[in-house]
Amino acid sequence: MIKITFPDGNVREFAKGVTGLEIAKNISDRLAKEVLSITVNGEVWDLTRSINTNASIKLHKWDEEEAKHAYWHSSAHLMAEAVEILYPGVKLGIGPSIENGFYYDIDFGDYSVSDADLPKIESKMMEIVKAKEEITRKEVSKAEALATYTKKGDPYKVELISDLEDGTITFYSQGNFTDLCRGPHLPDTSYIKSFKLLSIAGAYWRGNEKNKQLTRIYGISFPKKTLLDEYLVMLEEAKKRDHRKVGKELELFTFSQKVGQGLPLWLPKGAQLRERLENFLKRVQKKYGYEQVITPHIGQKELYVTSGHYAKYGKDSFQPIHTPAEGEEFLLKPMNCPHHCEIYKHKPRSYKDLPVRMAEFGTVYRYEQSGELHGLTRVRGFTQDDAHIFCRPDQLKEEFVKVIDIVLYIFKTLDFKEFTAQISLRDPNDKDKYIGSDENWEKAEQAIIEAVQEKGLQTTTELGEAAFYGPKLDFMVKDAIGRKWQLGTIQVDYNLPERFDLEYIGADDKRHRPIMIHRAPFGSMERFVAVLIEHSGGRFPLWLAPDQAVVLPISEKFNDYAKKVADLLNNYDIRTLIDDRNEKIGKKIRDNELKRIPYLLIVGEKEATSDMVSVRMQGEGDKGQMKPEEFANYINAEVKKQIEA
RNA sequence: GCCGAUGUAGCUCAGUUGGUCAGAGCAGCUGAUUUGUAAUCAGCAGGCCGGGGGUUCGAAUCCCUCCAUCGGCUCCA
Repeated sequence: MIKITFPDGNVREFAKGVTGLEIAKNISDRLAKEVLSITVNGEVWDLTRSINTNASIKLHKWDEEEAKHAYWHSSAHLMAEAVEILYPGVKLGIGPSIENGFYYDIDFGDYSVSDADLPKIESKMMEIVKAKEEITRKEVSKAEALATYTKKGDPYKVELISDLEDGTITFYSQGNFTDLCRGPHLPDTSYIKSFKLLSIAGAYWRGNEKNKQLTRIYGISFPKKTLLDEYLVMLEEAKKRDHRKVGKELELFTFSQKVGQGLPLWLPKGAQLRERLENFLKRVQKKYGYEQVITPHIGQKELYVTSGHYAKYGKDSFQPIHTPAEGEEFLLKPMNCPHHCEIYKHKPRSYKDLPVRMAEFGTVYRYEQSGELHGLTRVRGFTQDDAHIFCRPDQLKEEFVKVIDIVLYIFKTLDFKEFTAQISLRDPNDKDKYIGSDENWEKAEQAIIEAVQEKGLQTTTELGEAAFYGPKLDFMVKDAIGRKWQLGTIQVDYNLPERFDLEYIGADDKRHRPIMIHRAPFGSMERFVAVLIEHSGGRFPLWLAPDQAVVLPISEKFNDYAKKVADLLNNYDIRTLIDDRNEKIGKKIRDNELKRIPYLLIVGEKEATSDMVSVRMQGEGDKGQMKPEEFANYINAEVKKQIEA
């Protein structure tokens, strides 16, 4: 007998070799039906794997990650089995579970596969589900594993196995399908009730573009059809918030093939929105002691040779601009920092002058790969809410912390609750990718870690994600369909001050090197607005909305009164339009609701005679009547509340 | 850049196997209506069917190529 300890501390005895499924059944049949995986002494196992020693366990149902991952992992195998049957001779890469669903990377050889094949694969998967194939685990030696896949002729699995330690290798089988896999998996294929293959895409083997590109099929599965339906509806809903769609509907921005791909054109409403965000940040930064500067869009090539950007990105950038003068070359600026370094240098600096905080909404141009461009989130010309802080070593942490404060304040004001903070450090195994001394890197990384600890900020740490000149703290937010985008960024840089030979005179009357902090709380105006659109679905907070109110006369007879109301409100600095089209009120309401204007003010006979407006709030309907002045005061109070939040 | 898909009026989309297939709704313009909380009615105008080649008696439709967009991969100073 062995002792099994449950999460609540209860201990019960079972026969040696008992499985998770048997334990669940012992508790209740219902639990046995719902349980999907089990944690045994901290490791997630298959429900059918025998437990041979005393153990602490926890059974996992669908609502837990451990269950979902087993479920989706088995779904990936299910798909792979179907693919092997339908396309004999294909070679399998990897097929993991992911945050939402699963994928499998497959080398289809000579088959040409497209979305049109997905339904066929789905039907075959359904057959396998109905066949209720048992999923079994087998431990194999490395030699045995290698032999199996060498014989099968699957170079990808052979490569994977070569990197594994002997004694840790397992195969999972179902029907005639066997896969190298760590597991865990579901007991049999019939567990996978409802699934859909979502998309097909190329993916380089092991994520390296020098390797062969395999075909990746993404899918999702659920234990109930209703869950799948809900998920698909949710995806559809999310697509409605896509900033590219909303941006077009609300006339915020556009692109022109003639101007060039990845070069956004801000339409009047979008420009207003962006300007408001910029002014907001300028006000905040002023409080924090920043000074605005302005620099040109180009700079001599030599500037970027000095900064190191040319060596790193020169070949893959917009190429230099030549002038009639022999040998003269300018680059579109990909960064503002070199220009700012030159501003720093324009006069001698004393330790008493530091920190110098230089801010600029600087437009930069980067030649992003064409396949990378994506609405406003990834573009070739964009404006950073950039600033560079030049400080003494003893000021570094405090300055860093203050920048975190700005970022958090902005996120709070804009109601971004779900963001993640990521510390990006360099990859210690690949130091050639970076410039600067080990000592400086260590100091910089330490400064970030300490600042984050001081703020008690929840962070993740990624090795190898640092910029080539320094480590950074990034703030990431998800878009409507769950893709992560980096917004705010704070970077410590010991490198540029050295390259530009920046100095200050210390209290000791000696020359010292300042440290630079690069920071952009929004990241770029383009990307920030994109994410803001997706979070709000275009229903911007009152203080940001391009138009805050629209007056809707019931008929043309009341256009004069409507005009009077609109003028009054505009005098109160409330951005007010009139919809005096010759249309019925229902139509005007509908159209202006679709434009996401926060307040609709309806005026007709009743209002005109009593000097009132009927207030209708976006999405919430009729709010009753009030005096125009009363409405104006209410709106202004709301706006004030929002910005001071 | 790579893999796959898509590209028809400002927008959203129809156009069966190549042969009145250049269409609809919305938006726009004109007129009628003068309207009470999410679409009033009628008329008009609007497209080199992404660009360029080709196959064919004939191409929005088939083929090639380029461009752009979308989903991923890679990249992201």
